[in-house]
This record gives sequence, structure tokens and C-alpha cells, in this order.
Amino acid sequence: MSKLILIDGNSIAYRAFFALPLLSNSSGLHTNALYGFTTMLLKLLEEQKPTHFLIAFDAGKVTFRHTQYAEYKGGRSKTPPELSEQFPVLKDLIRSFGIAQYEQEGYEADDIIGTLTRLADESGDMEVIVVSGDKDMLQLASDKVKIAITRKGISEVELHDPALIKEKYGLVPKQIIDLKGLMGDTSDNIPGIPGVGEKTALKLLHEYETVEGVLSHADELKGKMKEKVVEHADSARMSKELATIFRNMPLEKTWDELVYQGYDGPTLGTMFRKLEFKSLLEKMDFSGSEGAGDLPPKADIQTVEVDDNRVDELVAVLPQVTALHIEVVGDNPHHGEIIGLALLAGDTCYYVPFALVQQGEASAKLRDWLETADKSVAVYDQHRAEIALAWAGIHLRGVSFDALLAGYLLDPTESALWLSGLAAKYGLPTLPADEEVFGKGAKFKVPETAILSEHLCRKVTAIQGLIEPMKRDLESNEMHQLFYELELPLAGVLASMEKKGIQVDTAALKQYGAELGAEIERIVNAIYEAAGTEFNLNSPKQLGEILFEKLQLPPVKKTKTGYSTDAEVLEKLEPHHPVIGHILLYRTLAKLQSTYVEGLLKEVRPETGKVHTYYKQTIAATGRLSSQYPNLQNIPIRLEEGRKIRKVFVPSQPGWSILTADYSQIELRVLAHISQDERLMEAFVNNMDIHTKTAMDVFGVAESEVDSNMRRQAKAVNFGIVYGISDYGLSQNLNITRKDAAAFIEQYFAVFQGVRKYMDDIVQKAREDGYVTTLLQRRRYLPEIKASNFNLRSFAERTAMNTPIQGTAADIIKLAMVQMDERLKKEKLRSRMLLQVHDELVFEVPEDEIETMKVLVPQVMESALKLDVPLKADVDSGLNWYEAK
DNA sequence: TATCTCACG
DNA sequence: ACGTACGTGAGATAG
Repeated sequence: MSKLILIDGNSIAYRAFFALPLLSNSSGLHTNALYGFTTMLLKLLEEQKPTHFLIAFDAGKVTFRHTQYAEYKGGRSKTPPELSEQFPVLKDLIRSFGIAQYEQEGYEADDIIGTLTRLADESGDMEVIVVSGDKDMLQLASDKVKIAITRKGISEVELHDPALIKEKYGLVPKQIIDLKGLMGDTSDNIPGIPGVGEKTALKLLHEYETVEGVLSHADELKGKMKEKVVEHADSARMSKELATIFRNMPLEKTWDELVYQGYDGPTLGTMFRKLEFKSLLEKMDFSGSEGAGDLPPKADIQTVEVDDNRVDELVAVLPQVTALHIEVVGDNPHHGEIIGLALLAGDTCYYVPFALVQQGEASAKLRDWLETADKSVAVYDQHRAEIALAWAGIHLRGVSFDALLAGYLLDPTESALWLSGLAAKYGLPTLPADEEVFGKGAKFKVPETAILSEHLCRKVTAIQGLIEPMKRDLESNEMHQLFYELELPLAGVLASMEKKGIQVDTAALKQYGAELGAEIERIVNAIYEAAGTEFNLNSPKQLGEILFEKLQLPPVKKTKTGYSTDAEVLEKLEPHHPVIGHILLYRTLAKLQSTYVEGLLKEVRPETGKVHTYYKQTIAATGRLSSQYPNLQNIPIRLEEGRKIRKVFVPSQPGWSILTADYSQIELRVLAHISQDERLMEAFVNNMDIHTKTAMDVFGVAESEVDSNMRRQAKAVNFGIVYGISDYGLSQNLNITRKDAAAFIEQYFAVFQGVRKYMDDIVQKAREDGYVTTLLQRRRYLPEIKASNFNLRSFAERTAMNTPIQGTAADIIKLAMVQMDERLKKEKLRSRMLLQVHDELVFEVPEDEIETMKVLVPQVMESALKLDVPLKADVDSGLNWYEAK
């Protein structure tokens, strides 16, 4: 009996590339997608021992019927993979495995698989396993054909035979087509019958067997269901047809060509080295291949579960501890529960339940040890651990290395900075993802002690294993100083700001909410009246129908799913109908109410009336911080109505004040410094209004001739410059034609020639190096700068221009924060730093320190980093955040 | 969970 | 011809 493995290449490649977080190696290849594919192949070869093997692709193109690829174009959470450039590598990989590949003009992978499985069914001496991510394939199952459907990306498969399909769905394989016919499949653009999901479809099929059966018995159905079935009968028939896999294509391959003879070790080894699959290279030992990885020997780690009786044993080895892991559950460490600690000393890992740390005299020494600065331990995510420990009254100190922070600096766009991901990247022993051990989200569960201690010990061992290689990488990227003198100390500064929190006047906030509520109600009624009907104003879909169908207003632009109703569109429609103004006002007020009144109130601690934001130090690709739970970096200010919210942020003690200090034009000053543009530098050296100065130079007029419109346009150009200018972007912003925008830009560059040179040079440099850096050597890789796709490449070019500017500004304020923290301590001031908003710092200060702080804060901020132009910080204070403007 | 919208620098 | 300004987080809807 022969055994054939048939892989649906398009569906599996789709899952490998899109369902996983994206990792790239040094050549910009998405290694984890390729790695996933590789481990799947290895597993199949080992477990199934196939005699025949084929991977089928859609003909001649990398197309997925799924919509996700298009979404990457506009997505901002992940960098779009240049799949067309990755795909050939995937094919090379398959070739180095010695596996046959097949595509045929005019046919899809489905058709190839459908036809081959039919032939196998007919011949009777060929057993087939079809591997796909697509449940459609289940229709092909038979005595001879089993269908493996991937789960969790592609790391696991579930093998379906007709019996399992019967068990799961109560259907025979052929009825899968009928199932799709009734329920449809959005990802495949199969409509089915609207409103019929899997549950209903199965019920109908159990009763009537096929789509035709259901349709001919439609009169037996009841109510809504009957209407839908009758109305969409044609859609159901067509959907069934679409879901049916074609099984009769003319095949140009013979069985002989599918015979699998195994892979050639050296060939596969070379491929793995190219892809930097270090752990696989080590594990598989390709004889005849050269240059095995330089991985540290795997230490055999002993696990000790510490209980009351064994605390002394642990205390005795504390001086030898080199790595520490503190497991904090949940997304928000301010609410986080610590479930356990793992300490690594030599080749022994000690697991300590956190309850043991919190109470009892025996563990007082352990607490002292956590708090002593006189130690040097490595951790993963010091910031998070420090917050959680602070709430338990323990002040963590003595952290000398943080694997998360190091991973972020080495690649700030990396989304897989999980410890398990870092371990894999550095070829350390595989580590289960936290999700696998704990579950995720609300379903979070603490596993039994044996499993927990084992997992935490694996983690702390991984941390230990990461120290040396990551330090080497930081060193070779010249990010040593950035790491040790800026980011690592900053983690502690952030933790103390967050733990301190900021006081919220909840009574005033509720009062404001009540006023908003009354006004919103009035407006909603006015809108319903004008529209002649009630509808859900918060639904863009319903609003779109009212505006563009009922009221017949002209659609301005479309979104992927329908009419756009955003503020830009509504402003254009405002003259056409009086209701539009009301809707815009409603939007403003509703945002204030839901996000800033209700949302903020949910985050206030009832015991103290404070909110404690959580700054994430390892998210933003440019080096900025981000703020969550609540986000205090987007509190309204531009419109007076929203700005009032700032009145509820007050000092935590009577008689104190809120003091704010913000950098003036920090990004343009940074640009002046790095571009060394003469005119730009001159403007800042002479402390001129930069937008006025730009207007003077671009329009060639005297200062007295610059009107407000010229200044506004100059300001937009300056923003554009910082963002990585494009004529299209500027034209949108200024509402002018693209041609005029292009002329503006050209005029700007004619005057600010140093800026033009910087923009050209930085893009060129990014092309050569593959990355750009900030003044402090923070690095961002831009693999897509070489993409052939215009959009991807243009995006990378703008990023190359913007990141050094935005990133250096981030470096500077971070430096100021660390220095400010030191100064407050050194000068023994009672004032406290509370918030950072990208170019602004917020403090609370006692009355008698206001004058001191008004001098000290700007002084520290302005001298944080010496540039060739002066830095300027404006300071103000008041009874609340609103007054301190 | 994806999409749209909108708040900030 | 391509069709976006750079960087974030959060709330509501809809499927």
C-alpha cells in the first residue's frame, strides 16, 4: 500500500504567513512562517512516512481568495509582508526537501487535490492524507482519503476521516458542500443564505440531507426561516456549486513523478543555514554539512519547589542567583496577581509560590534580597514585575539585564517579543508559549504546581541563556549605552510614576458627564427628527444608509465595507443638510462621554480616587512610549469642549499644583540638528516662530507680510516634512490640488536645501544598511525599502525620513525623564513626576517648590542632550491639568 | 475579531 | 498607475 501526502500549498502558505505574528531574520525573510512550514513538513515525514508527496499551488500566481492580504496595505499593527518576494523562498525550501510541486494553468490547488484524491479512491491501493487549512476539503474524505485540517496557525493538525466528520457534524463528507451552500463562507465570498449559520445549516441538513432537499421542503419551515430560504434559494444553489471542488481536471503529472525519495541532508542543511534555523540545524545533524551553530551546551537544570521548610536552603544560595522571573498574570500589572517566582542559581532553579514571599519571617530575607540594589540579576520585563511587586509593597532593585527591553531595542518592530519567541530566535531549547500553559484572556488559569514550576523554571533558564547573546548583539549594534543608561533606568522611573498615579476629581467628572448626557440627549432627538426615523447613531452603517440613501446626500468616499461617514466626509456634506452639523456635534460629545468620562471613571481606583496608567516601553516602532489602562496620552486638548476634561486631573494633596513642561518644536529642532540645514538652524538659534519663518522663506516675503493663511500652510508643510512628505498627503491636509502641493514642496526644498539632502541621504542609507537610527543609536529595520511594490516601498521611505526625527525626540525626553528623576531625589524635592505625553512632562508640586521646579524642569529638559540648536521647554502650573497650559 | 471612527503628539 | 501623510489606544458595532 502506498501513501500520498497532498498539501494544499496556497491555504497552508496563507496560514503560515498571515495567521502568525511575523518575525524576520537578518535577510528580511519571515522566518517563523517558513519555520512553521518546515516543522510541519518534518513532522509529516516522520509520522506518516509517505511514499508519495505533492504540494499543489494555484497556477502561476500567489493569490489568496481571502481578503487579508489587501488589508495589510492599510494596516498599521503589522508591517506588510512582501509576500511575492517571500514566496520563491518557500518554493526553494520545498525543493530542498525533495518534494514535488505542481501547479497547472487555469486550475487551483483545490482542483489538483480533488482530482488526485478521486484517482486514489478509484485505484484502491493508494492511501492519501490531504493537508489544508480549509474545511472545504472535508468533502473529499473517504475510506482512502483523510483530511488534516491545521489549527493554531499551522503548528497542529486534526486528522479527519468520514467517521470523525460524522461525529462532529453528523454529515457524510459530500454533505460538506451542502453545508457551505447553506451557511456560505465569507472568506471565500460564498454568500449562502443570509442569517443561516453553522447551527441552523446542520439542523436543516440533518432533516433534509441536501440543499435541494431543504429547498423542496421549504414550505415545511416556519416564519423568518422559511422567508429566507425561499428568498435566497438561488443563492444557496449557486453557493453549493461554488463550494464543490472540481475533481476532473486533466492531470499532466503521473504517480511516478510524485514518488518521495527523502531529502538530501547537505542540501537541506544549506537551506536551513540560509534561513538561520539554528535549533533545527543542531537537532538534525546533517552529516557532511559544515558550520554547525555555536550554541551553548544545554544545561541540565534541576527544579526545586520551595516551601516553608526549604526557604533557608534558598536564602543560602541567593548570592549565586543570576536570573529571576516573576510571573504576573493579566494584561494590566496594576491589577496583576503575582503567581510565582523562579530563581536560577547555577544549575538549580528554585520555584517560589508568591504567597510564600508575602508572609512569614522565613521569607523576610527573600524580600530583602528582592529590594537590595546590591545584586545583579537578569529578568524578562522588569517594568511589569516592578509594578506588580510595588503593589505588594516590595520595591524591586538590582536588575542588570532585561531580555524584553533588549529584544525591543534589537528590533522595535518585532511583534513576537514573548520570551518563547526570543528563545526560539536565539536557538535556545524550545519554550511553550505562556498561552499554552495559562490559557489566554479571561480564561486564564493557574496550572497545578508541578506544571507551573516547570514552566517558570524553563522561562528563567531561557532568560539566563539570552543574556550573553543579546548583550553581544546590543554591543555590535552600538546600543549598549542606550540600553544600560537610558532604557533600563527608565523602566524603574516609569514604574514609580505609574505606581504614584494621578488624582482624579471623580465628582467633577461625573458632573461633567451628566451635563454631556443632557446635551447628547437633546441632539439625538433633533437628529432623529431631522432624519424622520430613529436609528443607531453609533453605527456607521446605519448612519450611511440614512444619509446617502434616505436623505440622498452625495457620497464623498467609500470604505472597504460601504459609505464612509468620518468627520472629513461630514464636513464636506455640512452645507447640504442641517442634520450634518448635529451629527458632528454628537460624535464629539459621544466620544467625550464614552471614552473620557465613562472610560476614565472605570479606571479610577475607588480607594484612592487615582488612575494608574501603564506605559508600554516596547511597543512603538520609533521608541516612543505608549499608554494604556487608561491612555493618558490622548486626553482632549484641541477643542475647548473636550479640553475641560483636563480640569478633573488634580494634585493628590491639598495646596499642591499641577506643573507641565513641554518641548517647543522638538521634532523640527531635531531635524535642524541632523540635517544641519542652515536656515532651519538659524531660525532656532534666533528663537523665531518656526512656521512664520518657514512662510517667509517659502513665499519669499518679509515677516510683516506673513498672513495667517500663509503661516497655516507653512505649518502644514513643516508637519509634512517631519512625516516624510508626499504631495498627496500634503494636498489632502491643505485641501489643495496635488499639483499645488508638489509646487509647495519643491519651493520648500529649494529654500531648505539641507533638509532635502537629509531626506535623500537617509532614504539612500536605509537602502544600503537596511535600517535607520536615531541620535542615540536606536535602530529600526526597513526591509520593505527594497520592495518592488510601490506602496510598500513608499511607506518605508517615509518611515526612513520620519523615524530618526520622531525617535530622536523620544530619546531626548526619555533622557530628560531619567535625569529629572535623579534630580528630584538628589535635591530632596517632594515634587513628583506623574505623566509623559511624548513632548510634555506633568508633575505635581507643593506650593513651596513651584518656583524651584519652574526653573529646574525646563533646565533639565533643555540640557538633556546637547544639539547644535537650542532645545526649548515651556513651563506652566495651575490647580489642575487644564489650568497648567 | 475585524472595522470604523476619533482622541492625542 | 500606484493611492498615504508619522506614531499610538479605545469604544462601539456587527457578524
